[in-house]
Amino acid sequence: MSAGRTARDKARHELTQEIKDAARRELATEGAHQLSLRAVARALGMVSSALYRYFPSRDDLLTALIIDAYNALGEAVERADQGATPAERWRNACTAVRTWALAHRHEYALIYGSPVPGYQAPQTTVAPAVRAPTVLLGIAHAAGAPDSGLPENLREQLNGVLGAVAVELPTGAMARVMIAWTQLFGMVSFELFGQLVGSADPADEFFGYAVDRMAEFVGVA
Amino acid sequence: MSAGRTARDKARHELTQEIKDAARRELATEGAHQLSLRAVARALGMVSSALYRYFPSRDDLLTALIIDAYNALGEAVERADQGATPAERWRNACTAVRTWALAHRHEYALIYGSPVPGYQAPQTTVAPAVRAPTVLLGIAHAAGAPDSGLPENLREQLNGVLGAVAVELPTGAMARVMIAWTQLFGMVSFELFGQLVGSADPADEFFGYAVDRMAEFVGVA
DNA sequence: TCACAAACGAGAGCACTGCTCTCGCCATCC
DNA sequence: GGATGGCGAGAGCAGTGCTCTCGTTTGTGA
Repeated sequence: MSAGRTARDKARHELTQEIKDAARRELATEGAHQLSLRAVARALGMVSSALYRYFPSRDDLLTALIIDAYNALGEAVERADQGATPAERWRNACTAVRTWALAHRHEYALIYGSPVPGYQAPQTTVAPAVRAPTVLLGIAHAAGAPDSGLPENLREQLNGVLGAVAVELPTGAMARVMIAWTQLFGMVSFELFGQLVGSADPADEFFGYAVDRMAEFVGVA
Repeated sequence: MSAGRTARDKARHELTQEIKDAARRELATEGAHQLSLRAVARALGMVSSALYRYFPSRDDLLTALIIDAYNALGEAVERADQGATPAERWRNACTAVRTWALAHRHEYALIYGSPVPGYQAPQTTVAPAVRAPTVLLGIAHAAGAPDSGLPENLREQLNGVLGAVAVELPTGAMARVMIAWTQLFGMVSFELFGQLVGSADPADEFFGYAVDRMAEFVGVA
């Protein structure tokens, strides 16, 4: 985390960033699964083996990109969380998810698409991953989203989660936010991955409609 | 489509199936993106170049697997569409999606995960792809799911789709089924792709709860 | 019946991949 | 002012998708 003081540390840190940037650029044109270490190295005018001084494997580079992507999305949603009413905030936050996803489709696919096989997301990814949905939980809390009936097992299970993210919210409301979050994710993924082609594509109208319905469903309206 | 009459045609057809089966087996252990033509060939005791007599490229083999997967899922859902009440049918159909996905996670990832880069789903995939959601539309129709307010643009857009799938359903009900469908897909994907780890995982309880809520939302309850 | 054409499997080969290892070079720290 | 360790370059390994060529097998039309 520390910037490092010696010239070597500084250079190392900068080059690490440059590698990630180049990889992101590569990602944008090629897609996740053909992200080639050698191509990234080539773009930077270095030889592929040199990259291994910075990332021990391709998967580690991917992990770094995944964390950055989670944070970028989380930050975008947090920044968009504004508005006079909870309903407005909800709509803005949800729209931010879609906007970011459309602008960074390959990075979105990286984090929310099929996981790279054999690749196990390390624990370091979960904190960044949770930023975006946490915003929705916060809005629901601000709106005073009500509790609702829940099977006892589910209530206990979700209570544990609520404690972990430190949001005070009726468990029933949280369950509904999770439903809304999965809906949002499913809808954006469908749009991005072309499952909507031939039905609700372009999806602007459908997206707005769905977001408002889910706001009602959660009790943010 | 025809079985073919000559011995050669028959052999070709059988070998095509064997290749797909071997590929599916490979898929189950390795995942989509490292499905290796050479490994498939090796498993069949043939040489990689011989495979190109049956599938012009790796992507074409993938396309064949995708179509099969869509059909398998669609068939599973159609078969599960039973029950005394629409609510029961809804729950059974949705559960079938999850069950199939859990039992064939790599095939599920193939069709609903991030698309293989550079790969454009040919038009041949859309008919099989539409089987599963069509079941839900049918249940909503049988339940007499009501219409609801819809922005005019969205109504027009969805009317076109309704005509294409030949289901008589109020447009507003269809919009809600689409929301439910994206929710279902998002939830299953989250579970499969490990996004639920640490929250609602295992997801059985949450799944059942969500399915029932969406049934209410659509008006199948 | 028999020749011709099409389909077939094997093999070599091309350009590419992730990754490892070894080599000199040079900044850093004792 | 050395020893140490980080660094980039390069060669090399095993694997990939895909192409081309070659001899063989199979089906068909004359």
